[in-house]
Amino acid sequence: MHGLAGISLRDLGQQVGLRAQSLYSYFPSKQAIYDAMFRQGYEQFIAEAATDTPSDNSDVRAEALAGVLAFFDFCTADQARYQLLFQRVVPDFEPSPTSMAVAVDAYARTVGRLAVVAAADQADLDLWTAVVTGLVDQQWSNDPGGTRWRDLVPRAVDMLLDEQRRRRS
Amino acid sequence: MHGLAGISLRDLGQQVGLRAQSLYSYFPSKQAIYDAMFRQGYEQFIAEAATDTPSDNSDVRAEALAGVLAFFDFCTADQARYQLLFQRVVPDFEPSPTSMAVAVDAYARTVGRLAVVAAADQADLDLWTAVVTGLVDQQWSNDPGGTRWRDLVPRAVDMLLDEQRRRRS
DNA sequence: GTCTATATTCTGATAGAC
DNA sequence: GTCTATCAGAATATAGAC
Repeated sequence: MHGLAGISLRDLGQQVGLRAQSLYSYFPSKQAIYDAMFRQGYEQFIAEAATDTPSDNSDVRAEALAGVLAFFDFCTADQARYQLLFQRVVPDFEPSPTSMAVAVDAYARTVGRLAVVAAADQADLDLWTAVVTGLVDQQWSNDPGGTRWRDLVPRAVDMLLDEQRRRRS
Repeated sequence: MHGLAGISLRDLGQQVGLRAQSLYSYFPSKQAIYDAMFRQGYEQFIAEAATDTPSDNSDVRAEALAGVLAFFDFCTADQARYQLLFQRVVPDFEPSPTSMAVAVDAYARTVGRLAVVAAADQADLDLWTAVVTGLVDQQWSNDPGGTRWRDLVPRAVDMLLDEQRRRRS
């Protein structure tokens, strides 16, 4: 299977050079492993966003484009991570409150950044997330490793910015 | 598990009032069941698209909106079908040539309809598919059964049409 | 701290009674 | 045509040797 949902503890142990049973010295259950990966993924996301160029509002378009491209590349760098963090394909996995807090924090930071350059209300934001994750999903589904949908990111950002500018006037 | 990937033959048999073993009177393997569902799904898709109002080009915007809404509702009506037809979450499933031909036919029809009202080249089409499937995915992931992203479809269609009109001038 | 051995449960699939 | 009985393998997880 391609994707995170079909990875067994045997597979996972093999990738780290251990037998499946040895993983229980580090985690009490498979769900706990998912939870640690979930939390670590959002911590990576926050850490990576922090290295982006700070906002000085000089060029809204360039800033939005850079932010979306960074997010796109983060999502397409690791399919298992993307599925765990942003899709819902892992069987019966529910993040712990601690890990969920990290995810909420990451989401709030992203919303805050996007509010500066573009999105005003929840509907605006929902449209942005749909377009950007739609591009990511198509890239994974139909051209993994390529740039067919990544190349459309500038067009999509312009489209979204134009739509919102037109909407305010 | 939510979704198609985790459904066993026992689950599937129970939903149709049979034991898992009895399914083998109708299908030689689980993959064959997936294949039949895949083909039937695309046949439903083609049949439903055929009932839509024919294109007379009188109102491009209304026509595009109706088409996208119909597609959106088709995708959000049945999660298992959506995952099987448009996502890639089923373990090791590869459609048979016969079923794949139905899918290719359905795709060609959709492209043909969209070409009339909007998309001109492959990149245009890719942008449409990314936006529409992005809306569907967000609806399933974050508001299943609701209309939070469905309500954004008119905005998205206008946005795409405007972007393409502006691009041609 | 990692291993072997094992328990338990679930999976897809087959054989054969009726 | 659907059932019961059963198989072989893989899944998560535990116990205990070293």
